[in-house]
Amino acid sequence: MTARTPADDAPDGVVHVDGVAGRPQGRESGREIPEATVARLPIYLRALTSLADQGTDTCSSEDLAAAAGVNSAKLRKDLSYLGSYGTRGVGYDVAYLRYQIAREIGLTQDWPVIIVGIGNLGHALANFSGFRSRGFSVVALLDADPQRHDELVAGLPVRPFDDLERIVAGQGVSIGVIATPAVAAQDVADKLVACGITSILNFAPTVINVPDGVDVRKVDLSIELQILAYHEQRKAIPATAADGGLDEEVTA
Amino acid sequence: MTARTPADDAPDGVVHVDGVAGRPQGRESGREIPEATVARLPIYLRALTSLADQGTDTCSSEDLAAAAGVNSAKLRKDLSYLGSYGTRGVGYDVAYLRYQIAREIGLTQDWPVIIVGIGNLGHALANFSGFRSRGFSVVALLDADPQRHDELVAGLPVRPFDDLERIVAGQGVSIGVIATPAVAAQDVADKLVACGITSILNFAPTVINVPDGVDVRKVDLSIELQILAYHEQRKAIPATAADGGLDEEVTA
DNA sequence: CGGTGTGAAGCGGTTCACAGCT
DNA sequence: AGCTGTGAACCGCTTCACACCG
Repeated sequence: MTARTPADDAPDGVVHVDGVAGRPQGRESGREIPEATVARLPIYLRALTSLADQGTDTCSSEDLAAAAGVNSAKLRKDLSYLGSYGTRGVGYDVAYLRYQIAREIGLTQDWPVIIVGIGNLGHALANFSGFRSRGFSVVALLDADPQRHDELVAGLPVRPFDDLERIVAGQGVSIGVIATPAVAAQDVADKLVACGITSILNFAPTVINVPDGVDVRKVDLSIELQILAYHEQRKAIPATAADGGLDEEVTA
Repeated sequence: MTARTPADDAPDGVVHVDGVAGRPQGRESGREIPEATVARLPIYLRALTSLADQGTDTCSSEDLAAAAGVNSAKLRKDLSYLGSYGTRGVGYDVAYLRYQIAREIGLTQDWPVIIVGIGNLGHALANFSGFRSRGFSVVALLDADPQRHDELVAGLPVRPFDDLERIVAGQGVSIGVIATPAVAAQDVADKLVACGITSILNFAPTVINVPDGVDVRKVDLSIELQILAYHEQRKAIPATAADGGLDEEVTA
């Protein structure tokens, strides 16, 4: 929840088990999963897919953690929020765990997505195969520029932005991607929200404001580079004021 | 530091002031800035640029926080790590603060960057104007596919991957962008590191391993969508097993 | 015995609330 | 009087270490 939602830490009150009591595994329906954990589930999913592809059918938390680039304690803690899907002394069944994570994220269904702003980046996103292969399908491309209309991009015609409402309603779209220039982003976001979109992935280099209940995630290319630059700059300083050590040559 | 660096929380030991004592403002050279703060500095920088463009020359922490999409307490705390660049009872001088942040991030110099993998995404990145305008210049485009060599993208010829070492050494490049397919990413990363690159921005949907001292940041498009899907799925559940409420229809 | 699942400790970041400067 | 700068409380995430189970 990027859009200010400290409100959803509502206590569950009586956690009513949603089936027969004494289930061996699985998680009660309403349990809260920490945001940091949610952000890693897709990584585990990918790692599991990779393991499955190379023929592994069982793995330890250590194995999976290595494949996902985290430490095993964190991995086990994360998985424990979903339920007990491992076997003590053995490990995890790759296919089974993979399914459970996919279900938790909501990838057992297909999510229709629209992309607004078909410039260089919009093109690349429309052609990105990783979306479709992970349960998302790009159902429409929109652009305000009439010159681009009906041009085919990744097999889809670019449509006028005014078609937004019809498309969203007709296809039941709840996720929108903004790949417009910064100046247009807030306006586009407002219209997406007005049409009923409740999740936005924003590539425009600007902060967008949305009402409560709408999630925004942003991907900002130049910010990532700036963060790297900060660290890079510090590396460049000969002996970064660390612990004494070699400051004999300071005056050299 | 994405690449496991709990090692760099080395204590500063004696913090030797780098000039005359009793400076009115400014920060001793070696002070640690929290990673979370570093990640927000580029946002503040952008907000300040935006304020400057619209003619504002002074702003309060409240104003700037609103423009950056954070709360003012966090903003003031963040800025306090840099030094005391505001005036109590007045606020911040936009141009001055902007310069100080830019200097802190290391944007007073220009950073040469190379992009490896000139597919759809690589194209978009090469053409992305936000890099150049923020102190980065793309100095070379590399691709393993001979068919693409010498093709002009954003005014630069695509060069064979084997030219890597010559380019990095010749241009003093320390930041590399990976926009290759996942299978190639680890191999490319290894070669970048071998040539002396110490910061990597990875767009390939895979975990890459690098030695200590090398920073990696990743941008993963489908992971962002998956995180949105998780929250979207939960919104869809009528009354998310919150506090009792309407579970009459459970058996319906 | 081996590896999962988890309470408890530790740590970093956020928020609060106010002292202190202009 | 107003707004910054900051100690202190608070909160959530990570790490540790081990009980527990197959």
